[in-house]
Amino acid sequence: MADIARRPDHRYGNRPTMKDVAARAGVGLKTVSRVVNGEPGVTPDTERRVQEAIEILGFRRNDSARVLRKGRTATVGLVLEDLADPFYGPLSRAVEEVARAHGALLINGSSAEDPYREQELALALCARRVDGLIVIPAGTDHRYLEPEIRAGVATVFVDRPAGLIDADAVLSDSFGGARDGVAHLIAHGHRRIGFIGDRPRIHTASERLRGYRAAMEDASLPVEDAWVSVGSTGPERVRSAVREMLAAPEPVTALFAGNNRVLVTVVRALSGHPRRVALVGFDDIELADLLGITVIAQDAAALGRTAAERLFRRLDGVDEAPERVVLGTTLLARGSGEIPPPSV
Amino acid sequence: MADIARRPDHRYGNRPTMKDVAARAGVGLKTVSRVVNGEPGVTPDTERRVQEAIEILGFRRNDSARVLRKGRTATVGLVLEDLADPFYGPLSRAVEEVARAHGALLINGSSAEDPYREQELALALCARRVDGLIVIPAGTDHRYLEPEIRAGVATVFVDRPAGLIDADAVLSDSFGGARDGVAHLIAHGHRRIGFIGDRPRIHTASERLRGYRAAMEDASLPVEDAWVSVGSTGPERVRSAVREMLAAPEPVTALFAGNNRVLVTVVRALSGHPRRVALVGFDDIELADLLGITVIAQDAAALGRTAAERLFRRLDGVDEAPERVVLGTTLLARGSGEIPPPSV
DNA sequence: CTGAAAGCGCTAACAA
DNA sequence: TTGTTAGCGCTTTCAG
Repeated sequence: MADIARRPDHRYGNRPTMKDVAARAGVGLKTVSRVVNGEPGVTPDTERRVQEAIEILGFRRNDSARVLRKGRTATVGLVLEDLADPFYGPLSRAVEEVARAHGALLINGSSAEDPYREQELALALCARRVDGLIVIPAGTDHRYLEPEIRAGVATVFVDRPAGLIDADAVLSDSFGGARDGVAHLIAHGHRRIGFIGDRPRIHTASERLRGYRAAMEDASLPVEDAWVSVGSTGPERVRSAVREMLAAPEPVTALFAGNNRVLVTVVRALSGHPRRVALVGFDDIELADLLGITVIAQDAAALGRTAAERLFRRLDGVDEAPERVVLGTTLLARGSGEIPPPSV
Repeated sequence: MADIARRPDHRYGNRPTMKDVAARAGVGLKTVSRVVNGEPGVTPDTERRVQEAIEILGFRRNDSARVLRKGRTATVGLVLEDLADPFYGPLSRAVEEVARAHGALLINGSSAEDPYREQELALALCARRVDGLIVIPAGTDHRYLEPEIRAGVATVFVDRPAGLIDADAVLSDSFGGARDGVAHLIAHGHRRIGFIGDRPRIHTASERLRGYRAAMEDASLPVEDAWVSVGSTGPERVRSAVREMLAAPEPVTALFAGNNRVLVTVVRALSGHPRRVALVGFDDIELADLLGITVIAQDAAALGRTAAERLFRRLDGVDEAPERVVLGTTLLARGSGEIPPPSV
């Protein structure tokens, strides 16, 4: 164990290089390169010899070196919030499929909703010279990406817009979706409607709150402070918000849940409640159909696909001004949103 | 557009290099390298000059070149089946967290349950010289990875074991979990129990079927062919399996669902059924608690974490024989598994 | 059709 | 404390 371990020139666990293959096959280095890359201009016989040497040596091209030379990595980076969130899984997968169609691989990481971590990750990806970057922002200031974008890293924001820089963004219509959902409750007779959402510094969260207020205002309904609760999506916080809204002297008769995590907790909280409370949630969740939960659904996969396609269009050299694409949402009426208020 | 686009020597979108920084700061190349890497032996004053130049030029180290030199990429690859599957999200996230703790990034891709795609992906990751590879196998022959492993790519299989090679694997106890679940149904009086699972070439699927048979045999119960249905997890196939099992002259009184996707479809199918049919599923799913669905839960995050920790232990030079780690499952009784058979 | 030489941007090893 | 030189493994260029 003492001296055997020291083999400083055997990196990558001692892998053969093109040079080794060339030596073994008795050809020049460039010929090996040609064969490996399927370039024309090699005799079938020579090619066979090279292939044999590759086989025997177990050669596999070192893409790090290739990248260094070619300047393109055929890799895109995806910075998202939490890979474990069921909303981001399909989004990520959609990005991956588009990348695959373009021969690129995907490096992804989670920011955990921490702006610092988002930046750290995005810059680490840039240091690896990803060709492009898709970012679901955690922070609200993306000026740190300006040098990178200027240097040629194609960048598309998705789910939430970039902060303080002009860049492509693909979003769902959070405002319109929330407004529609709340209007739906109003149409079913509700006048006191509670809103439970995520922290307002998150763009989608504040947009949905704005949609809620707009729908109330459109119907000339007041909004009392006690009906709005925003903050962490942790179960404790959401549970207590539900409890308080329902325990008030004039309790809300309907609730709007601002995202998938809030919705899950609200559903749990309401399941133990004696009175039937109407509910509409933003984001569809699995089995919501069986539970009869009315939701505003957004298409996570379409979000990812659209963003990725835009990214690769940029990488193909299309040079338009940054644009904001907004995808529509769908109201899925399944029962919970159609429960009338008790008084009616 | 004609000649402007041709700037062959301006790669990476024309980014400054250490050489540029050195020139600007009036120092040597190596000094810049020292500053960038936080190595000692640089005067505060020199350091400041270099930092300034870095700032002005918008320099960011090119990790591709660094990797080529150092031989380690600080990247691990994860080949999974489908990033959009809610089972793999938490697994992937857990791997990511461990990688992050070790300063590594994660490249991941989905095989879509296609062995060829798995191989293609795994080898592409090897070509990029990932330090390690975590694979959820789609195929059953992993000899193609032998040269890579021999060349030093640390490799850990997770969720399913490797085929035809000796390698680390971290698995859930599919056999024991399924046996427990079926035994649970038997304990509640069922004698005719149906099993609906995934394609048997998938290791977990065949193990779960084996667990089902073992439980039946332990209770000296026969298993009729019509009670076992394996194949694609597509909704149509699963729906028709449910329909047939319940339409038989002597219908099953309970069902065991072999994985999360099967379970979801079975729940939907049963929700429209007049008779109450007992049900236990493998894998917990969101909101299953509210629907009262009894499941055998496995810990996807623990699976990912354990595999990743093992991987990094290998990368730290630990050299033990390949090992198989099996994590236990938990039966969560919520109602559907405790429904008695009609006759009782 | 084939190969030798230069160099991508960085770090290791050694000088100064 | 600082700089110079040689390469990492590949592709590009250009000459045979």
